[in-house]
Amino acid sequence: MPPSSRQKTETTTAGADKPDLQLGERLKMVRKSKGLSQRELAKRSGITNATISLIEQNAHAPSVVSLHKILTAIPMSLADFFALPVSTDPVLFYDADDMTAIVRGDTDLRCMASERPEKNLQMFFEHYAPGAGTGEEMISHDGETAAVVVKGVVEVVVEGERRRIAEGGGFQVFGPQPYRLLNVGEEEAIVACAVTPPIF
Amino acid sequence: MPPSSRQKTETTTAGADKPDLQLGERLKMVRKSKGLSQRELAKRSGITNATISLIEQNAHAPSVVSLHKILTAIPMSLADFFALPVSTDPVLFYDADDMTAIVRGDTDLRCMASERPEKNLQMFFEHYAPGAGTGEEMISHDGETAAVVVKGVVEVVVEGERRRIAEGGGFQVFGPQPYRLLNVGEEEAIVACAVTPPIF
DNA sequence: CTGGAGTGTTAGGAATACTAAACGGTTCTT
DNA sequence: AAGAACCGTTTAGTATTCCTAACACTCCAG
Repeated sequence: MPPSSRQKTETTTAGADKPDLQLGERLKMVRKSKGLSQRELAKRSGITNATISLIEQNAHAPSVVSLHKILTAIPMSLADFFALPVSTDPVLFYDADDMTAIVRGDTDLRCMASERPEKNLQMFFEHYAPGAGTGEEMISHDGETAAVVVKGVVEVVVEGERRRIAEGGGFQVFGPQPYRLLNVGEEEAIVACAVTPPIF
Repeated sequence: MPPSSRQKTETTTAGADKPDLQLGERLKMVRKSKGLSQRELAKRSGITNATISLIEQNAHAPSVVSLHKILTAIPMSLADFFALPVSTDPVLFYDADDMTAIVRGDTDLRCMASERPEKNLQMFFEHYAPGAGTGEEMISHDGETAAVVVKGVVEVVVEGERRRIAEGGGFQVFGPQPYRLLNVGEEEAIVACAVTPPIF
């Protein structure tokens, strides 16, 4: 399931000399993924920024309640926090099967790095059956989108404008403008779509 | 998905005065589910039994590393620990859809309380298509099994003995003797099977 | 009854997580 | 430049956790 990486397994069964929970890495990751500074998170959680700094450096092993307070301000559950795959690899490789699949009716979205919340960019590989699309309601998020039509013909509706885009074409949305996409061709449409910041 | 219960939701989003992580309940639950005493767990984890006692009484909020050491000796991951649904309800009710389903080929096992690791008894509701069974290899576990055939005819092999059991009949295994079950009838067979200690 | 081995639960010191306040750094504004 | 506003880091002192050691209890053997 996880992509190929050089990450070592974390689940130890017994007798770990150095626990190496990577608490610091985990916290730093989730904090940055929310765009929070240590001080901002400190203010929200009631824990001082000094403590947060030390935790992130693995200089202190926080108590569970402190960690809970911090995560509550994120917000994130303890279970999710410890379930996070902490990989510091700056690059990951994905086979087709490694992609996280989101199947919704006749559309098949596959995306990478859904397990890396600190990412700033998310890439989708989308397959639309004839007549399928992003659904009735428009898609909108605070960020930017760029897409290339790899195969087929799709219709994109943005800001009241309706455009047909064929193989090799694409579109880019520079703000939170809602948009909609529909496969108007006779064959399957394939779209490569990039989004920042990530939505999954 | 979860069964009907009177349990309150645990995921707080912000500003919890009393965290109420139910750390003590959680730890006590998992410890007892493994049949360990505080002292035994202390010896394995390197944490003293005094600390474990205080944690279970919620008198101390342990550090993450301490909790990790304890859980490592269980063994259990931190993620699983905090993902545990801590329900102190002494009784839970399950609709058919609430049961955890284990589908393996033509056999359909449904069991209750898979989310309650402290249980001592597990009940299965098993559906076998004609010709289906528990598989080639014998089933064996340290415990006891009792089953009633609700519908159809099954063949049970225990200790070299081969017996046909029809509707209304049953069998009971009093030790770790491996056994095997097969639906030899023309119709679907339904078996209600109880196991102690639980295997899921 | 008495000792022994088991259970879980409390007391005082040693270790350390946490806070408050300072320090060094960058990036703007004035 | 100076100053403000932000960032992350580090240092004393307080408030915890944690450990060692005892306590109280049950069960079973002798």
